[in-house]
Amino acid sequence: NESQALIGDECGAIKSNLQLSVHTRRRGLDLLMASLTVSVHQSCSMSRRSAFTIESILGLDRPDPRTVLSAPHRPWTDVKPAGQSRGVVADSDVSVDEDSKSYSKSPADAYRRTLNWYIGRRPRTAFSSVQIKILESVFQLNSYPGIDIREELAKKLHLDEDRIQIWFQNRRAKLKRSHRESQFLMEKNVLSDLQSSREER
Amino acid sequence: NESQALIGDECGAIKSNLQLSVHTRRRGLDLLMASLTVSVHQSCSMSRRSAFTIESILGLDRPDPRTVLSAPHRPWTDVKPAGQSRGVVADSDVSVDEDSKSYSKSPADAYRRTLNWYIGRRPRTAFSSVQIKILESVFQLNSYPGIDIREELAKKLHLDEDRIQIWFQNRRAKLKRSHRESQFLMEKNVLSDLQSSREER
DNA sequence: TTGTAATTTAATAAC
DNA sequence: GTTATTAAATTACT
Repeated sequence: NESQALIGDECGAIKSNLQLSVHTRRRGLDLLMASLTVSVHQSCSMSRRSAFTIESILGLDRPDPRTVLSAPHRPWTDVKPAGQSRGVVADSDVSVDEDSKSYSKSPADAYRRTLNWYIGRRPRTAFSSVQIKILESVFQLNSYPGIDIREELAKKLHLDEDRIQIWFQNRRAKLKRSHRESQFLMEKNVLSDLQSSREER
Repeated sequence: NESQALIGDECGAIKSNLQLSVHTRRRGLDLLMASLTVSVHQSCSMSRRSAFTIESILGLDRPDPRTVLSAPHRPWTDVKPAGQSRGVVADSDVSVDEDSKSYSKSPADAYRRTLNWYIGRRPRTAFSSVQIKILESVFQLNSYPGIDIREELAKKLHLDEDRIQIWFQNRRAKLKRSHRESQFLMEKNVLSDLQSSREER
């Protein structure tokens, strides 16, 4: 039941992400993203005294590649014991705006989807090697098994027919993906071949 | 229109599955499916020397649940240096002990690159502190950035959009992990409190 | 050694 | 049905 599900482990994680209203979250994000570009006209000579203040982030326009790319992040080498990255709230500056209408997608959808990702999700099924082996064998012969075959497999493998169907869907997607990948590599090879043959001239 | 659709990217992938005629496919499938049941009368004492041979599949009658359900599938745990996962060739043993230890700088890189290519794993991306800082800021506002925001971030931070997405996935996993941990600690405290209060009586 | 980037895949939602 | 994306589990690198 529903209240049961809300008690779950991940409830806190959800709430911490949903404390701001969708409006506010989207608005704040817009502001942040915008701040990464709008300040092109600002002077770049502002003193950069304290790294990693809010200002240093929000004041950042198209970041200097040398700044962005340098100094790999090594948090565990820091002397700092203070782990501030924990159950973060970010509750401040909710007063940015009340009813901004500039967000593109439907925020309610995003909200509901976020919630649904956590609650009422089927636990991940772990297929055994034998099950996989048989499923793969069947897949090689027929990647679109009908309901009868799926039911048969389900009975044989002690799985729900639903799991079988999902497995075949994901398997087809995987095959398609790999095909796309190899085609991409082939095209890349063709390009490099073209280039090398041109260099030979 | 229809012929248009057939020209698409995935055409090859589909065709590779349709190389057998429908008759043949259905026939082979029938044989396979039947093989999962008909051999009830066969002796079960046949030597099961090599797991996952064709025989071990086809010889499987109503599979022993303990066999079918055990041993979760972990393909990448296998002998592994054989990088069969990617589109890579895995041409031969790289002979790890060739110059195994004490490669300090540039040979190490070459070796690692070879190995990476060989295993088919993307070289680990090292984010800069500034990149991390910005990613964290965005994460606090929205831990599920859509494609538009990811692309925007990618452009700003000079990263691939893919890296951004992976970063957010791992970041969410981290948050969840930390929540689980703290909840575990809380429960432990409750238990010890219970115990101490009982001892007081 | 730890933290985390990368990978794989079952589950889900949108279309 | 496909597609994109997620969580989960795990590997491997720094």
